[in-house]
Amino acid sequence: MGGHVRDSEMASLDMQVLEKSMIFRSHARGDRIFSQGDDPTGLFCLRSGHVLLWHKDSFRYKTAFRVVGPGEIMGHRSLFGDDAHAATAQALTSCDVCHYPGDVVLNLVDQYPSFARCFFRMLARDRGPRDALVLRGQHIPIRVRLVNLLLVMMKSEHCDKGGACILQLPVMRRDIAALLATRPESVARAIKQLGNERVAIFKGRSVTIPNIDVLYKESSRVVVPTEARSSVTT
Amino acid sequence: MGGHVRDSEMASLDMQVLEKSMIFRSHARGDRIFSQGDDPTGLFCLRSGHVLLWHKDSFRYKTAFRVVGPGEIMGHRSLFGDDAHAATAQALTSCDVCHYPGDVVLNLVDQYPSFARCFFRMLARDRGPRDALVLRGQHIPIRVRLVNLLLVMMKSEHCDKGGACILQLPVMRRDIAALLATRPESVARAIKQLGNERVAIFKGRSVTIPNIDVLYKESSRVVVPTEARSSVTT
DNA sequence: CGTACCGTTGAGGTGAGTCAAAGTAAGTGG
DNA sequence: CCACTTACTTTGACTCACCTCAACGGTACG
Repeated sequence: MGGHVRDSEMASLDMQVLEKSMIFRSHARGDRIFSQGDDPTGLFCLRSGHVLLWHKDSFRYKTAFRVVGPGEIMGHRSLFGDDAHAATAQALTSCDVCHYPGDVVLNLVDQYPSFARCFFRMLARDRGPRDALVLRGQHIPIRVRLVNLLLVMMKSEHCDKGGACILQLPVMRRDIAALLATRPESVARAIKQLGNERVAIFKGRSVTIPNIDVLYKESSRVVVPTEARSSVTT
Repeated sequence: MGGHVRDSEMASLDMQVLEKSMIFRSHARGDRIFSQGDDPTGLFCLRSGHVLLWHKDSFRYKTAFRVVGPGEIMGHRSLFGDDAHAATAQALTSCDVCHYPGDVVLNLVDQYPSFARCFFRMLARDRGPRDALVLRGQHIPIRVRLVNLLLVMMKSEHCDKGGACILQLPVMRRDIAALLATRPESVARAIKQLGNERVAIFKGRSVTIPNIDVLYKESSRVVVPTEARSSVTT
């Protein structure tokens, strides 16, 4: 703790400590990597597969707010906040996870400003359920929420710009519903509608999108008829 | 940047630098402390008055997600995330604000692990629009959302436990609506209902709550009839 | 005593939730 | 390879909370 070391030296010894302390673990579909209410034990890094993060509120209502893909990190929020996990991480597919013990990570963060900066950025940007504003706002029709979800999902995939593109969803309908804070039935209806209008054709978990621009247009379509709403002045 | 100093020394010289660089500013009701889309310039600390943080989505729909009270901080998210402000801060009352330049703050964060920890905690815990889950979930009836808002507001106030208590709201109906992601009309109706049932009596901006326990009971009332919903297994 | 907000009330329409049931895909075991 | 189970998905009918629109009552302030 006492003295601090130069950033540049980071890569060497301490990185080895971090790697040495890492625990590798494999999970089957449905397994929980951690559960809401658990105390944080460290940082989780997903190496392969997909994981869904969902929160169960006091109404016993489950709302998913993030799909974690390979290379992404989870559990940072409760680690740094020193709070119990606010969400449950559940494997959507079989997957491999690296676990870095909390104290080791926190130590490194204390010692290396550049390392710390990296997490600052992540924490500040990861608004937890941030996409919520787009995906879960109830003033937004489910159809539009679904389109937005598709666009979010497509960011991680590489897709032919301009032409048609096929997207493989890592989630089932039920989870889509949880992500959009709605019910599977409503999702099904929206999917059908999008299919009829040839905006996005769903077939099981693969989605064909004839024209991405149509999606974009749809995603920002102003549904609210009247002018912008309220607050303080204006 | 190079060498780092011991934590304990923090209080002395560098704190003075921080205080010296601080800019004090007064705002009138309706003024914007910063606006959505602005580049971050530093950290804002509210000394007196109240401020509302709201976000305008691509549908030009405004949703408030936080009421900032005296002593609280704002703007940290965009500062550390190095992102444009995702929200607008607007004075609900006349208020005094301290502004700490970003580079000075970031410098101190780099140098003092304990200082950094403090912000880590704040960032990790401040889920931005996280109360959203409770306050804006559309599966929750407006009446319950309103009760939750009252409870949130009461945390900052000191209130007689057990007995009746009077709460002074810093916001008008329109803002309450924005906080609950609904319309002023719906808020009015919910308020009337709560009044009729003597759960919370609104008179302008002051609210009388005969029995807090009733509020608590109401806030966690399970409205969803069927069992917990969805996701992966179970 | 208007003007201008803010807040309330009423009437009407609708998106989406609920319930129930049928259809489909995916494992499992013989 | 086919019955059989189980889980997931879709459909339809019904209901309701909330949004919208529109009008009216209050209060503050010039």
